[in-house]
Amino acid sequence: MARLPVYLRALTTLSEAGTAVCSSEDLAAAAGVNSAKLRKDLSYLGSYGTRGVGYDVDYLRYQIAREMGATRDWPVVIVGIGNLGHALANYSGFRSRGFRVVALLDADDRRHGETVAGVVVRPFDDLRAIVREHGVAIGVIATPAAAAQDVADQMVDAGISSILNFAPTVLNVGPGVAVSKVDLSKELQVLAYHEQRKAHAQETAS
Amino acid sequence: MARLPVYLRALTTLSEAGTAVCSSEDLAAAAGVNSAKLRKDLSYLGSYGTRGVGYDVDYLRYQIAREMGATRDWPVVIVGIGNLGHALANYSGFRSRGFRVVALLDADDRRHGETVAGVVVRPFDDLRAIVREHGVAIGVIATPAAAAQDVADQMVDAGISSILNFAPTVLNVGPGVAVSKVDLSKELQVLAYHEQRKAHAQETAS
DNA sequence: GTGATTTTGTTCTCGCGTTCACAAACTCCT
DNA sequence: AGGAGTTTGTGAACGCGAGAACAAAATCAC
Repeated sequence: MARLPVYLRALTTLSEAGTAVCSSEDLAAAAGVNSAKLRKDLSYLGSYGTRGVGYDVDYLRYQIAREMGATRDWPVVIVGIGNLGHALANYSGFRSRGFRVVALLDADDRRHGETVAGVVVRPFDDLRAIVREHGVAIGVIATPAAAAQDVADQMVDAGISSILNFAPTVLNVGPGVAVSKVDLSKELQVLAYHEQRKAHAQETAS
Repeated sequence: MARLPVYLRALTTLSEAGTAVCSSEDLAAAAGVNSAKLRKDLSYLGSYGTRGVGYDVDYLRYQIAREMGATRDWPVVIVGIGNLGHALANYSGFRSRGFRVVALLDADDRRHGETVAGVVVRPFDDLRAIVREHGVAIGVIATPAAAAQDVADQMVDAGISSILNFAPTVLNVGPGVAVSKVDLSKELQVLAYHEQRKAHAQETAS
């Protein structure tokens, strides 16, 4: 489920606050969801709670982390070291959640050799070798839209089976490859849409 | 609707490719959705297509842009100039979609005066004055999680009614304020979850 | 001008996810 | 030990969005 990371984060926050046991109500409030939904999600993983008591924070945290594969280290490749790729390489949230950036790749040979966040930028052609060497399963695309599809194809060809795409394009990949898309400006546009609606509503109301 | 930006982007791509008229099938394929869904979404805005012909690309593009409020300029404030804030300030996708970064704010006074993407970093306390001066309705939070709620409160207090939150926290805001959340590592975690499932499935199959 | 064809706009049905509500189970107090 | 009070886990109803299917409308061929 897509909400597991949210629960995990909420549990970590609770744990750091010194909470040992929490009810589904508490955790649901911290995660921003309905408590029934939370209980159903958790029951899908197994019965890790105790009726009349609640959930052991650390125990549940470990169970969710295990289910999500967050107990192991995931090597990750980032392709495209522009502004976004730079920020992603430096983003501490990846490392703290078990993701290790093993390589930064860029097609522009003027960037090769440059060190970003302790990792050297290498040519895009090294992709296959890096994937094989580190057993990389997850790739991040932070290139311009025009290059994204080609990068994705070569990633799949090299053996990568999960892609996180920041380029504003729809990627066509074969079955068995998971693609997740994040579009930074889309979110802003949705907000602008709501603002527009609000403004329009006020206008017509007057 | 949240899919409007996707349609707009697909239309822009089609327009740049020289397409003057397109069917719902074409546009749906470009946007990566079902054609019936697309037609239903568009019909919600009005009847901008011609039966037997399709949609005029530029006309539809303008109509969607107008509906979304993308025809006007939206002033935006970014709070928190770390790695992420830096990348966001430099991100060209904002400017090209009608968003203008009018101010960069940070609580750390060592950053004040620094210029990022042509905009000077200013103290967080200037928020209220900036919002009033530029008529800012949209704020972006790129601070650490611990500071996010406080920043959000002050944003709302200053008159901002839409917040894009990159900090990994659930924000509590009053009614009438729209919050959109982007969690970069959450997406990676979802992908890792699927990888984990795949690996586990293979294991049990053997 | 009339029929064939294409494509939109809309209605209807289906399925999934969310939420409510309650029984089972555990703890605590007396 | 037994009852009162909590809290989980789950069965059932509700609602919403997605996709299929069809009617209305416009173009094209003859």
